[in-house]
Amino acid sequence: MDNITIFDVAKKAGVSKSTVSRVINNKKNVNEKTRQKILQVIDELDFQPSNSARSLVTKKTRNIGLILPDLGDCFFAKFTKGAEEICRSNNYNLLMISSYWDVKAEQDRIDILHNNRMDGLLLVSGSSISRSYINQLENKNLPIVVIDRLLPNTKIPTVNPDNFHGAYTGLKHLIKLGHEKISCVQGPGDLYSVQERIRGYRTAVTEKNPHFNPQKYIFQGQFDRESGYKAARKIIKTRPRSTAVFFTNDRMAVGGMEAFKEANIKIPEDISILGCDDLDYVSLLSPPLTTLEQPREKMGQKGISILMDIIENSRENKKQKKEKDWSFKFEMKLKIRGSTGPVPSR
Amino acid sequence: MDNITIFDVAKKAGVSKSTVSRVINNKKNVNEKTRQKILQVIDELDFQPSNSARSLVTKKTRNIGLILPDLGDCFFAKFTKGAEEICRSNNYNLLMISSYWDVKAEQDRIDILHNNRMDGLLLVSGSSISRSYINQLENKNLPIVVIDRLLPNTKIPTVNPDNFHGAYTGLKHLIKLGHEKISCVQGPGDLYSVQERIRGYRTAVTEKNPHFNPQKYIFQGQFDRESGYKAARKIIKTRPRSTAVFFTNDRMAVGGMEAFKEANIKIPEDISILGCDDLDYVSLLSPPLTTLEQPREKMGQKGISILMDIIENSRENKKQKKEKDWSFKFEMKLKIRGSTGPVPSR
DNA sequence: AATTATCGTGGGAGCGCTCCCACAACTCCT
DNA sequence: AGGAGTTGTGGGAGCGCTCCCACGATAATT
Repeated sequence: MDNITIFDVAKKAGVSKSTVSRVINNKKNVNEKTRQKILQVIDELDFQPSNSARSLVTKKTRNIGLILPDLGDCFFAKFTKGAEEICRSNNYNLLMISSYWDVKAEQDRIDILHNNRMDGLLLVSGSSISRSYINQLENKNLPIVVIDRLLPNTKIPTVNPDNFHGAYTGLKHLIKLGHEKISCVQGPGDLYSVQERIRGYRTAVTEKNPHFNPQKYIFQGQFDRESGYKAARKIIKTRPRSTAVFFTNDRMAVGGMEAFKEANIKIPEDISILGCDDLDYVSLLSPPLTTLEQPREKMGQKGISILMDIIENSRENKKQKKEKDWSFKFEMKLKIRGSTGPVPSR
Repeated sequence: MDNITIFDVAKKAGVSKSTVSRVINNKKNVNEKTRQKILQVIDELDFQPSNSARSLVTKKTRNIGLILPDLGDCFFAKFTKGAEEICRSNNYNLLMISSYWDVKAEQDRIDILHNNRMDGLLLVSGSSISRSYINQLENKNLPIVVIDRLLPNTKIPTVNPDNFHGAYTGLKHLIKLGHEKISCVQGPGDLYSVQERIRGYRTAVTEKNPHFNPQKYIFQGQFDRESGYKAARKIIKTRPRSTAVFFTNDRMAVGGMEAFKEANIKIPEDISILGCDDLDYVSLLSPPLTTLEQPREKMGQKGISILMDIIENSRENKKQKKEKDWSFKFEMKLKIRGSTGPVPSR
């Protein structure tokens, strides 16, 4: 069946395997006529060079690994999509694997993929990354790009949304609507993205109003719906109650909205809600959620592009190894929808 | 760096590469002491056998390809997740690729993966599959399992939800609530799943009421939100208006709900809505959507399990090649939520 | 005209493994 | 005691490719 090898092509075309190899690898020093002839034979025989044999000698597999916390999660699916697109157009394969939010599992997965001789890894980490972990990654001698995390003092490229400016912009919108007592529900505090969003919040709310103490208005959440609901319950009990809440992700915002509805607090008449992420469906809620869009698909694309650059680059000129500082930020766009409105006139 | 080969292990352990090979492949006829010694050396050297070299001789890559219409779509992400789980636990890698709902692209992708020497393919097809296409698949000499499509007269295993009984059950629920004039919004008519759901609808609504003419109550949709909205607009104009609508997927149901809300028709007081699929978020809508759950994650798992069976089986005994009829149906569970209620008392 | 560079090509080694066969050393029957 | 099995081991071929080197034929340079 699939036994047509470079040899069969060579024989049928009346040349040596070396010449065929030159043709399939687009090398020069091949007579144009010979090239055409070989191309024709390749087509006739439907010849496909064996990846295994190729990789065995070149040490390149043209496989990229993608690790993310949960393949089934809509939030991550967008990264996946963007990543796959770029891989496909560069003739790379994309291999995916879930880490289930577990640092240990994540490291296992990295090893698995490394052992499977991936050419590079795109890591969407489910947790904060420790210094020792970073070192480990750096020592693997394997191109890695990390999405949605900040890695201080490292040459590992990262791709992030501009969480600070995003949050800042969102908060400015609320402030412009007249809100002053704005609460904030934060996610897991060890996450870089959360820290930046909180910083954006703090900066915006204290800018014109230095007497405002954000500390009193920050509530703890865990990025899931349940914790958003609970935080909202707390906010409801707090006096004086806020007129707006910034949830540091959409999932919590959804939980929060449920709590407010339950308590018969009208959105946005009594309270404005600002989310973050722009999940697929939040525009379908009632009211549709105002939120900050994270360009996840583009981030996935960018991650792979960087990886390609590194791989191709190290292939070309191993000597110079110009380790650029590759660290990208993507703008978060404010999507104004129905969940935010003017501050209630008391 | 990664240059430790089976030879290095052999040398350090004082045996031949053959013996090491036997150990890493769990073959018998190896002295227990030698095995232990080799295992220890493997560990010390952190030796990982090269997949490329292995595949080159065994013709097996331990890679499975997954083709689906859109990696970024929540609906499909669940299949992905289930598939990856089983692959992982069997030490197979999962390679994913989007076909973007295009039959031509789908076939291209199949070729790509075939050429990349996948051991098997899981295909979540974005469209109906023609006879010639099926023949093509069968001739590829490549284990393939198809999800969410019926392939008549073929040995290609399929995994499907039980669309007929699902729809039937859902409709029975509406009927029990007193509804008689129940409309139905169908999706692309060439899809097997749609045909079955419609069949379930027809069976249920005519069972006790032979005078009911379902044909007048079936509206065309395209599985997207927009077409659900449009279909609902038509239903609103129709006299006498239905008291319940079965949308053959959730996306259309969402669009429909928007149209009804806009027209000030209350759900479920004035009209009951039944969806199909149970997308992640439909329980968050107002009111939460009653729908039929499709166990997509389990279907993904099952698909891969079948694939594993076929692969392992053809590996073991090529002679008998017992082509079982592998065709699985999964129950669709009715999720009763807020969008369905008793028929309005006029 | 003699030397050197360039082009087009073939041959061979080697990538790291698996798998078949050979062979020695035992054990076990009759 | 002698043939037949069993167990443990090593050696060699070969999987399908790439890449280096050699070599003849032209073309360009002095």
